[in-house]
Amino acid sequence: MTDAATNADAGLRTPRERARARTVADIVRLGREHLATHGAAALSLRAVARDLGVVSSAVYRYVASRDELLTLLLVDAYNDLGDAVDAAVGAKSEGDFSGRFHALGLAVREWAVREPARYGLLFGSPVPGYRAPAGRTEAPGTRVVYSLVGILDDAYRAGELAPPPADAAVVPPALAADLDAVRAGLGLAVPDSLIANGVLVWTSLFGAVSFEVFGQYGPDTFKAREDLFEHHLHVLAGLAGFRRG
Amino acid sequence: MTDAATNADAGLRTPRERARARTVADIVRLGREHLATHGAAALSLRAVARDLGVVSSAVYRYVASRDELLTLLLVDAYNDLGDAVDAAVGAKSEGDFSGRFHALGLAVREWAVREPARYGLLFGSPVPGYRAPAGRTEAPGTRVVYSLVGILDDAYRAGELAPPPADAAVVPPALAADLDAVRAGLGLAVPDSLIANGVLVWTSLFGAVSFEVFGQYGPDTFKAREDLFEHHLHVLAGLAGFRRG
DNA sequence: CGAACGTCAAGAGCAGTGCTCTCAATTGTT
DNA sequence: AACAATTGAGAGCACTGCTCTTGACGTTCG
Repeated sequence: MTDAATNADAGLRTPRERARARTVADIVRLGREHLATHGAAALSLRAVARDLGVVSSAVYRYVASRDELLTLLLVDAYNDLGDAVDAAVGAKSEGDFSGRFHALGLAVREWAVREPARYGLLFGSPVPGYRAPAGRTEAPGTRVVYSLVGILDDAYRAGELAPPPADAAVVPPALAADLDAVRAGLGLAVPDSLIANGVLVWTSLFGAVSFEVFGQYGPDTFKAREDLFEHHLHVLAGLAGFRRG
Repeated sequence: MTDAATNADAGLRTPRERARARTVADIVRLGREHLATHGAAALSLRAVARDLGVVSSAVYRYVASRDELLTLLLVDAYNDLGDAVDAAVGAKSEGDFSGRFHALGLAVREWAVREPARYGLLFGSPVPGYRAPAGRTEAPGTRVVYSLVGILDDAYRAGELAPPPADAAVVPPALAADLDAVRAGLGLAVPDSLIANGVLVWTSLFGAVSFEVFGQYGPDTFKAREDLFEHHLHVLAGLAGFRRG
């Protein structure tokens, strides 16, 4: 068979190819369940094989290795998160930049709380010995941050982001070069200091979510975690440049 | 844990007890090295036993289980980070609250960059199947945040924190109750909105560090990572209430 | 001084893991 | 129906955490 035919299952004509695709999908589904219940590092191909009702070696017909399955689950999770964020952002009207920003933040937190193990796979400590293949994970892995950047840039172009405060922290030259590269690469209009603040907003958003999901707050402190997160979101919105309102 | 082992060593009379304490310390040291090179989830008691020049079952004379060793390493890492932070903060004069805040942040980042695996153990995705015994990890695990809270509270009492802006985000009642409990529990003077902002500063600090250590920035974006982090620290200082300058 | 005791390392063994290999059976295609 | 591609089963290797038994050692006490 030609290599071209093996690509993104655009064909799927023969029953064999369809059965194969379904088996791979089953493996990913079972892997996702194991991931949710036992965590990434405890993901076991043998356990997946047992649940599939098949001997362990048979799984290797469909998935090259444990790392390969991890990559599939990584892409699967990134896309699931990206879909959730896109749906939440898309539910707000196009001009409601602040609403879109808040929707994005809340969607990330909700997905993370609902899927702690998968969130941990994406944003927790890297799995030892596993190196994600950039070519397959980069696109799905950047969906959320690109969405965030898009919202902020659109808001800036619409004049809804306050200009950077005059007493803002100075941006050193090396950092300015990095920020220029980002702006050029993404075709942004926002100035340096707002890009820098945007990066902080980005990392802070996931920092707040990670603390909650990874249990860094004690078990007792902060019962009103959603309120706390929404308060953080409001402050971060101000940091991103949104005017209070 | 090194200090504790040394202290225990000094307190123990019989040669047997001292040899035992030294062996436990050796196991922790080897475990720390394995942690640094292979990651937490790949920590193997058998590998530690090999490096110790001993058969695998022998280490169970000194460490009850893999989880027990994990706990020892957790406490060891928490204290190492706490020591680094205390040293950096203590190097600034007592009245230099802003300097102490920046020193804390830089110390956390430096330790994390130097010890990525141990940082991942403390602040990354939880090790599956392992539950840290709160009684043994709570005290060392709260050293950094208590140091941070102390700095901010001292600065507020000295009148060096700007009063919360009038247009700050509203604090809902349930969250206010949580914040009141925190203030009462720690004997703080700072008002609600500054505590809330302090929590955000806390999570954002570790969010920024985690993104860098866990490789969430791409391999190419941001070459001037120290500049980026210092910029973030400046912005976070403003968020905490420090006046610019 | 010798015996009892506490401690220790070693080894075998159980159940689990990732992964490779061979072999037979099934299946789709020709 | 015949052929070839594909698949599942099973054995096997090296590894893991952990338990149990055995034999050896050193200390301590009668």
